[in-house]
Amino acid sequence: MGDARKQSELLPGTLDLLILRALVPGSMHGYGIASRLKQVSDDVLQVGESSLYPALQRLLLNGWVKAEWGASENNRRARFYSLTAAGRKQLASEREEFDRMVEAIRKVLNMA
Amino acid sequence: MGDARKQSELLPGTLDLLILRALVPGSMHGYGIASRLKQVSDDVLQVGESSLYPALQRLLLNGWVKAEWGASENNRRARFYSLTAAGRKQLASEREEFDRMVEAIRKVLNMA
DNA sequence: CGTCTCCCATCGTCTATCGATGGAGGATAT
DNA sequence: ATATCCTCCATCGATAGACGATGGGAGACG
Repeated sequence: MGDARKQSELLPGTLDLLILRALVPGSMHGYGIASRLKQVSDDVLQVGESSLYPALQRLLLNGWVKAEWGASENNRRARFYSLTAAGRKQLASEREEFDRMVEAIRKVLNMA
Repeated sequence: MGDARKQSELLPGTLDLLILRALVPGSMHGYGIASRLKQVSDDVLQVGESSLYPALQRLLLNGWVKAEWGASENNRRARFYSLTAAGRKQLASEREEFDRMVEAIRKVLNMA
């Protein structure tokens, strides 16, 4: 009873931003990206694989990340994604836009 | 060319929150809500009528706002929306969830 | 060998935002 | 008085993004 409906583990529209940001320190495979986001956000951001991989395809298509096959730490086959120059630009742009939006929403939430 | 694509004037998933918050000071008609959001946010949040009215229907259906016909300041026919008790609860809940999300995203954006 | 975990990926559904469009009615000006 | 503008309501169709369910291959480990 009274369970707060949790329909989304994510703020829609921010997934690309999060993934791009996660790749800044270096290339990672998909599973690792999801784990990292969950860890850094203290379990708040839980990106399902069915959200993650479509997003990665999107990013690839737009030329914001590139991918190459390699072996994971545990010697398993994995696809490593990394930022392109365009990806870094996009990241900066999306970050600005996000800040702009959050700031605007804050103004509304705090208005008289 | 190279025009920064602006696909959304809003952070998806935050419109209900914004509308509910706008109604806290008192009842308003739809057009007024949109104007107020735009004004308070310094023109950042531009809610189109085709986003606004479906959202209001949603809120009505969920019992978070109620509506009654009246006359606007300029003596025009208008529908005034106002918060219900459930709406106030929902507002508090959505606000918490929003803060939680933004905080989590911040952690990611600022990580090593 | 059987099972677990890692890691990839797709399909179908659902929900939400948005562009386009339409209309009623008071206000304003010519 | 009538044309036109602005306010305010509302719906429809397209598009996009997140999610649940599902499936599979390939090391690791008992």
